[in-house]
Formats: sequence, C-alpha cells, structure tokens
Amino acid sequence: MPGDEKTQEAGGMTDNLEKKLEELCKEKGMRVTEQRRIILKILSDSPDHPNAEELHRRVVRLAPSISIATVYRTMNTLESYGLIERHIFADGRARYEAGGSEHHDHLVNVETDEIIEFRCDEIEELQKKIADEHGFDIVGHRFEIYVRAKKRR
Amino acid sequence: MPGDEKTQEAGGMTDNLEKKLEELCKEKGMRVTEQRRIILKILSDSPDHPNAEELHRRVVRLAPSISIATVYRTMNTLESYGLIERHIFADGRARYEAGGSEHHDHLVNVETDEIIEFRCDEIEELQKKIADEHGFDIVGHRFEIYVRAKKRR
DNA sequence: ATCACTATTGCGACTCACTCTCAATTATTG
DNA sequence: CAATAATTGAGAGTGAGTCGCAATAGTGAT
Ligand SMILES: [Mn+2]
Ligand SMILES: [Mn+2]
Ligand SMILES: [Zn+2]
Ligand SMILES: [Zn+2]
Repeated sequence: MPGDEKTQEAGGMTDNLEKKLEELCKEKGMRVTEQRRIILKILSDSPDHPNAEELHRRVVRLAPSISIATVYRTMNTLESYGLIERHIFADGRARYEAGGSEHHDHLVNVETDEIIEFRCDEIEELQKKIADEHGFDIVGHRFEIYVRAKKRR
Repeated sequence: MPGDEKTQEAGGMTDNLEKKLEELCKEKGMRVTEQRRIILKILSDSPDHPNAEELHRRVVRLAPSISIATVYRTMNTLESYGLIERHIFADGRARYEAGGSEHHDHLVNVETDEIIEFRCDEIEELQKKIADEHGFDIVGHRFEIYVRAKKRR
C-alpha cells in the first residue's frame, strides 16, 4: 500500500527517511553515523513535536552516550537539507518533527500544550494571493492557532 | 477626523495611548514615570517593529539615562495589559509595536527584513471555523508570510 | 581486514537575549 | 513637605543553543 502516508504509525515512514538520510549523506559527503540514524529514527517515531531536550531524553534511552549537542547539530544539518522541520511555538524553544508528511499547520492547546495538525487549502491559497498582490514570492510561512477547549454552554 | 486610524503618522495615536497609559496606571496602582511615557511614545511613533535594542537606541537619543532593562520591563508590563504587542519573527528576537491599531498579520521580506502589515478577513474567518471544528475556542494566533521580491519574468 | 583521511562526536566553555536582585530614586497621596 | 512603596539603573544571573578541540569512527582504497 504505497502512497498511504496519513499519520506517523510506528516505523511507517522510518525506512523511507533512513533511505533519504543515506542518499543525502552520500550526495553531500556526510557520514551516516549511528547517532544520526538513531536520532532521526526516534524523531520519526515521535507523533508529537519534541524539543531538543525531550528528543535527547528519548534518544538516550536507546543510546545513552549520545550527547545533546549532537541532537542540536543533527537537527540543524537535517533541517538545512529538508529532512526534518523546526517549529518555534509560543514557549520560544525549537521543536522538531520528521519531514516527509504533507504540509500542515498547527493548533496549540494552551492548556494541555498538545499540538494538533491541520491543513487548510483555502488559507494556503489566500496566502499566495496576498503575497502576489504585494509583489512578492512566498519563501515560507508560519501559522499557529492557540486554542483552549471550547467552553460548554 | 476621529476614527481615522489608518497608519501611524507621527503623534497620531500617541495622545490616545498616553491617556490609556495614565488610566492603566491609576487603575493598577502603577506609576506614570517619565521612562514609561517616553518609551511608549517612541514606540508609538515607530512605523516599523523594533526589537528591544533598537527601541532602546531610539529612546536614548531623547533620554540618555534610560536603561535597556527598563525597556524590557516596560514592554513586559505594557504587553500584559494590552497596550503594546510583541512579535517574534524568524530571527528569534522579540519585536514590539504599539497597540490600538486594528488586528493585522505580517509579511516579512527576508531579503530586506522589512515588515509589511496586511489584513485578511477570510483567513480570520477560516481560523474560527478550523478551531471550532476541532472543539476549541481561539485564544490567539500567529501568522507570518516570509517573502521575497517577485522574480521578474 | 587494515590504513589513511577527515567528518563527526562528547565535553565543557561560551554566547546572547532576556530576567533578576538590590540599593538608590521618584511618583503619589495627604 | 513627609511617608510610602513602586520603579529604576547597574550589573549579576539564566538558559537555550553554539563552538572549539581532542578523541573517535565512517569511508573508500588497498
Ligand atoms: Mn506538525
Ligand atoms: Mn504590525
Ligand atoms: Zn500552511
Ligand atoms: Zn490574524
């Protein structure tokens, strides 16, 4: 069942990403290290959007010697090549998610800190229109909606 | 010509804001200090979105003894009471703008660092719809479009 | 399997926006 | 003007993230 890349079920797109990691490394003369493999695997198995500290906590359970500096470095290089995405929500810390899933934006539940993904084609279209009307090409965008559970009435 | 609050022309909404500052201070038992008055005035005369350092630079031209710590503190208190707004764009530093203008979001020209304001009612509506469909009330949102000058063709 | 080469790692020192502490100053009320 | 307490300037402190460096370990060739 290829093409079925709905949500991140355990190990779903992991092999896919691991392959991409190998391609990328070969192409750029980078090395496929254990730490890169493990960090990327754990991130792609994470359904949430962990920050570096939390990601490191998860990584260390599997490979105790990996340092947090390596987590930061790995996120930086992999982001620069589009293998992962970095988000900075209201708390100001970087959070990461494995790339590969289709574009989406986020709802942030300010009470629980939970992050919900959504996609809205109309909004994506309107953005293009707005940028275009101002004479610009879009390079990227950031869109987060901060929410709380609806008040029952 | 009241009600005409299109752009921030020099001193336009300043008196308005200064009045609000005085009300706020009285109401909360805070003091109307020279530093607060000056910092708020200079911010409301700023058509751009300065960060603390830049704002401090402008403030110091008029009142050399005001410290940057006071700029930070003033931004924090005034933001908590809704007199100003804080934004954090891609560079990660806080930038400020005087409140009072109607809600808008921002285009950020990644080449010039210039910030352009825009308003899109459709997008604001769609947000409500999205939050609603997920069972949430909106607390706030952040929306920035990063752009560059359109490639001529 | 071994080697030479050099990218990567772990560690701890460092950076930089921003916050905090505290003694001195000043707005406010009467 | 005096009493009171909020605010300030200066500088120390905080914390997420980065950097320099010696040790380690992928990689491609032998
Ligand atoms: Mn996501
Ligand atoms: Mn603005
Ligand atoms: Zn989007
Ligand atoms: Zn908006």
